[in-house]
Amino acid sequence: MNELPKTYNPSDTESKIYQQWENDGCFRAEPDSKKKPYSIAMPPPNVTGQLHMGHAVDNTWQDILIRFKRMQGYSALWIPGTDHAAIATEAKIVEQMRSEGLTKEDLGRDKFMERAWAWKEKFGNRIVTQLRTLGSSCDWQREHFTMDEQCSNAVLEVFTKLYEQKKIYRGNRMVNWCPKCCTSISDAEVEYEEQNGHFWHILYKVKETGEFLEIATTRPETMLGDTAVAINAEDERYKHLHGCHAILPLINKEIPIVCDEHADMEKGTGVVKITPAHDPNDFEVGLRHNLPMVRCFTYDGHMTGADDVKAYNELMASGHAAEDEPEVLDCGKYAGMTTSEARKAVLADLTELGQLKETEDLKHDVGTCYRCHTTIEPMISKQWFVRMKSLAEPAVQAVLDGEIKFVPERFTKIYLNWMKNTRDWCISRQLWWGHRIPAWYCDDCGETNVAKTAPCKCQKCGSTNLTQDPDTLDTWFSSALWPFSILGWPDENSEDYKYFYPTSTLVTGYDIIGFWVSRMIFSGLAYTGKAPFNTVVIHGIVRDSQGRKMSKSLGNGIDPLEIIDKYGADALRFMLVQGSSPGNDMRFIEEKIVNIRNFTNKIWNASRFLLMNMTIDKVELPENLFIEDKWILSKLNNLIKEVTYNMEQFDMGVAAQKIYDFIWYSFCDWYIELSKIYLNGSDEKRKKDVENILCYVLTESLKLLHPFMPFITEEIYQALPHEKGYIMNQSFPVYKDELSFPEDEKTMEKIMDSIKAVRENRSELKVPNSKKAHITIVTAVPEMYSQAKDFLIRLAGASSVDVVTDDLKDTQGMVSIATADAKIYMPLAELVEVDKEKERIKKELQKAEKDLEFLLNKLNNEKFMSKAPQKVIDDIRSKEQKARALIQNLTDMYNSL
RNA sequence: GGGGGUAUAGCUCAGCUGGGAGAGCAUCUGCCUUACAAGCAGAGGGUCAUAGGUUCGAGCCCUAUUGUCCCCACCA
Repeated sequence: MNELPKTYNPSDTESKIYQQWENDGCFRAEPDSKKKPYSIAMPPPNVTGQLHMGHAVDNTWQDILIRFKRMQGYSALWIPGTDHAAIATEAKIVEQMRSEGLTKEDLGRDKFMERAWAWKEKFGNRIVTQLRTLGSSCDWQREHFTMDEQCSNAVLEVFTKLYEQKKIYRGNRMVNWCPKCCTSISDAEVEYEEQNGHFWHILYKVKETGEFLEIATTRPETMLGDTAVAINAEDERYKHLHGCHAILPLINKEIPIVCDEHADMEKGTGVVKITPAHDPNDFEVGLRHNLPMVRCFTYDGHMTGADDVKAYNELMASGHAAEDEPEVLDCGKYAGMTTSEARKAVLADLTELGQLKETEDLKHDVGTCYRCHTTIEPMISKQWFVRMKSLAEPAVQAVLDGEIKFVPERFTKIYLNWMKNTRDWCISRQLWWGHRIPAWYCDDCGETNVAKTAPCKCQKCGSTNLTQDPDTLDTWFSSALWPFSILGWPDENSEDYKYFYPTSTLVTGYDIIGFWVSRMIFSGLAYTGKAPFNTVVIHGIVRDSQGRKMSKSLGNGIDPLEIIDKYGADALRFMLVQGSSPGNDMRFIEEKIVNIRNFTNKIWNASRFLLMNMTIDKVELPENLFIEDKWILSKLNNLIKEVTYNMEQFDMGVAAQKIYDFIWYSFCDWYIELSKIYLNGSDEKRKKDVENILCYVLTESLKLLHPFMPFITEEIYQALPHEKGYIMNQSFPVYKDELSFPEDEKTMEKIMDSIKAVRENRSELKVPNSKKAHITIVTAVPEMYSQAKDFLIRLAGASSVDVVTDDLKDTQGMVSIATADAKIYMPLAELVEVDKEKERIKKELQKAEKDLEFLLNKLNNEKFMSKAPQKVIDDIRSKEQKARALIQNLTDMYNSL
């Protein structure tokens, strides 16, 4: 590090350092009875995904926490892993196959799975490599995958257990069906998008009276599956129709008119068509009135036809069909059309019949698939469900009891709202990539056999003709078990599980509270008896510079890897937390990261400066401390206290900002500058002392900064005199009483004020830096300013300094500067005009008097004096003293001119 | 239809438990002062959305209003 370049180049060091850490097992954590456990389960990214800004924020937060806790002496374990991401991955593979002209069915299940695993092997490493470039200090030896053996075991355990407890069931129910992905999805996976649609008013003839009922619908193609028309029992307009029938147009089918609360008298005409097989509300109505359920869509988004009816009939004839199997309609001329084609055709035919009364424009929310954004078709379909009620209750309670805490707290409400309103969870997916449902159906008696491994014979009839359920489980089913499955559960005696579970902190974005956080909570409580983590830290999402969500379709995504390449991982990490607060979104602004890059460079150069002057090989704080030493050490000490507190409160942004300010504005701008006095001086003892202090302060600052900027801090630490080992394994700095010097801090700040005042005046008068001036300080506390002579020479353009107690007799041609404790004079006759000088001092005087007035107002306020805390009053008093002294000094100066 | 976030300097945002408003960028001025021009020293710039309230004291707490963003909800 002797011939360091002037600018820090992160790409040279980052990969090298990461390699060293990993090779030396620095990320490894073991159960250790001498230490307290701290653990984080990484939200597993999609196995074939690529690192994006969301991952970057998420993992930066986690790495900061884990490094912080590790340095604090915890046995800190961060378990990484990846998620099989069923729909997303399967869609990619299917797409790849399509380019080869193949379909899933062409390949068959086994061959498809081979391909899928190959795909996983090929791309699965990409994301974990990318996580490394970010500096993530996770224990890679414990890396997991949601479909690995350990996680799959947990899935089987939970499924079979829930089945035994009857908390899982299979049935024909209304589900959200994605016709493109050809699978059911859960309620949580439906995204509503506002779309421009229409309201079509269709006329249904009443058989008994011959009148026409006007019925509005947004989905006319579903009318083929109508099995009733509903009116409200209270509706006076239709009382005469109770018990009557309507004739379904197009297919001239007679359907009953039923009275149901679902028909809202206030809305539209008060008459609703009922399609139990294709609408969630109508499904409920159908159950209440025991209406037939007639399915008229195929599962791939077409109208049903003769073939579908034939298949239905065969199923019914087999004797194994469920009682609630919905009927299938032959849609006749519409059969085989896509639903949107059918819509057009139906509308055209209705128009021709004169039964389409009106078409109205309408904006409404349409459910779409969260993966492919295809419009969701509600369908009756036979699926597996988890009964949520009994699982949700403890999950609500645990949060209400404070067993699990959300940061920021407001997300508690969002969570509770989700958990309280959740409906049964549809967990089966018509996909192949995932955990196959461990249920085998008996071909002979129809019995469902649920077991962890394939049973040899039917438990009911003993038949060996068993067929496994073709479906797989929702990805989130395995994710829900993540915090304990990766620690060895269901083996409750596993060392990791015993020591590290429950995990400590979960870090994630607010967008998956419903998908994931809630499900982990109820799962953890139900299966392990414990909340899976005690704190949930929610961060916002990173938006583009215009505040838009980053998305593929907008093409406004910013690749974290490119940013790392350009500015370094440290800069990216720091930028992602500094100036942001938990739960709030942030914008990615390039200028901001440039600033942080400059900050890394600042640190680099400060270190370079130290090393250039370094003659010591170990650091020891000297006995004899000067005022500026005490100042910087005391400031550092306070910083340690505050940063620790902020980090424990998860206020990483505040902590980062404080470290930044200290390093740049206290250490670099002041202490290093002052140290040059001694480093260039002749006092060898003092020189060594200052080297020690410089090195001490820098090292401690680096430790504070390390969780945020792991690479540069390690790189510099290695070059500085240090104990053996890595900075990442050092203890986090702690507050030390013996390094607290509040009085000296104040004194030093007074001296600094005088320096600033001189600089300010020189700057206003445009005195060039090269022009030095003799400075005379008139003060009642000469011993204080005597220590500052060299400071003024170094930092305030002084050629020499006199400190005196008696006022100058003649201040002609002098620039006069006042602070509360001193009058400072600089002979700069050629630059000074008496009038202007008087004017300037007068202005300052007025300002000081206004200040005093403000303070006196408070001190004269009896209520303030009686109610304000003593500390505040003392503070105001001392400010009053200061203001009075300043006014006195200014007045003296004014008068002497 | 419910719920929540947010509103602070020209721009992007901090402001921790209420005690005389901060940073970065941008602008202006002066400096290549031997760690750093990715830098140094200074300056200008804010009735902290509006109206009430609580308090000795409000950017912060309460109420209402407005703008904006998000989440949830079966609206045919």
